[in-house]
Amino acid sequence: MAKKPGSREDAIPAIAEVFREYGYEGASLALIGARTGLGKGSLYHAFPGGKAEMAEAVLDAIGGWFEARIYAPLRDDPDPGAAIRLMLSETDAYFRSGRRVCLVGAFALTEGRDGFADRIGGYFRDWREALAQALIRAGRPAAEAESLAEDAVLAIQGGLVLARALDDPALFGRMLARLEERLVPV
Amino acid sequence: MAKKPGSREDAIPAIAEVFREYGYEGASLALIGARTGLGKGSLYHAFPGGKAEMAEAVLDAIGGWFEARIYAPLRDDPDPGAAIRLMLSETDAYFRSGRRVCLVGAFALTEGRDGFADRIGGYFRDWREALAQALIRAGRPAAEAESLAEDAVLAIQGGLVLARALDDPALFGRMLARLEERLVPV
DNA sequence: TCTTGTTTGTACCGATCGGTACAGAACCTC
DNA sequence: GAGGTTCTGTACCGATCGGTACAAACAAGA
Repeated sequence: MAKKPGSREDAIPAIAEVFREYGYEGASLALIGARTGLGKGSLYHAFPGGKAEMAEAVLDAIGGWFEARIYAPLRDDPDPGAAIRLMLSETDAYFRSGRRVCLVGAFALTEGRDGFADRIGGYFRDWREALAQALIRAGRPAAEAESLAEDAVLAIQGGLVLARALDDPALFGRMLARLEERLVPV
Repeated sequence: MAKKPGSREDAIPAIAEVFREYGYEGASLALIGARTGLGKGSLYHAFPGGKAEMAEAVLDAIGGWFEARIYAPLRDDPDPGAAIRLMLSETDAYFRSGRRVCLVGAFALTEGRDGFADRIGGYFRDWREALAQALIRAGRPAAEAESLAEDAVLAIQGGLVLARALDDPALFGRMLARLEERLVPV
């Protein structure tokens, strides 16, 4: 029989970081190999589809993380206000207070309509819809909730762009604070 | 003496479009040559610094366009409300109602701290400051104007990310409409 | 027309790209 | 141990990368 060391699962976060820093094109197999400590043999054994499969695995892992930690509470938490505040703090933590870039957003901007489009679209669609649902449960009219949810998701992405462009991570925290005022007014 | 055909200036918009579509890494000289109709000889004659100089020229051209069409009116127009509305309509036109991506934002996300960082930072800094100034001239308290300006610039970037990710250009128009309500309330 | 400088296409460079082939190491089950 | 499977390091592949060299084509002034 076989041995199943988690080499694939272990490698994914490291690969994600390489994609985050260099983009899809810029992330060479040499770089990925160095960062994961895996040779080409191992890499292609774990990801037979090569670089594209690595990117898919990374996107899936990110989607899973957000689903479990952010979207599910937004949909299910009996206290929608608490779920929204949790979203804001988890978002702050995930993006290292603006010091980390959103790989999904970066892929959205630079990658052509490869096989990634559905995963990229799903990530943002799920986020927007889960947040809108929480806002509705918090008593907002549906139309307002949907606008607000769209504004929030978009602001987070824009905040990451600006924080990086201006080399000013604190900008991200300022943006989250203003977002909290709009989403869960006291 | 020499002949000075505008081959450099003529090429810049085409090069910009290639960078926009493929990113810096993805934009190969072969692609740029095909799109501009220029051979390597002409390309390297016009841009002795190669790809990096092309990117700098493109960023400078974009910066110049925004300065002339958007930032200057925000600073100088005697009617700040009109300047802000002009900013929104020019922005909508420039980004083709969400169908075009912001090259500066894309570079900010993917490019390491190359020689582009100052141009990228300057683009967003100038925008934020010019808009804040217009808001102050429109009667807003300074602190509120600065927050609002930051939110606006960031929302535009986020709107472009989301419009592209969801393949929904109309999202960009919705975002601009909401932005107008916040920036120039009736 | 001759001269002088600029603008181009083409061929070429070494490096690196993503990906494949494959033999041997490591491992698990009898 | 033996046998079978999974891993992994290394060598290699053709293609393409950004960039250079250079000579023919061109334009402009004399």
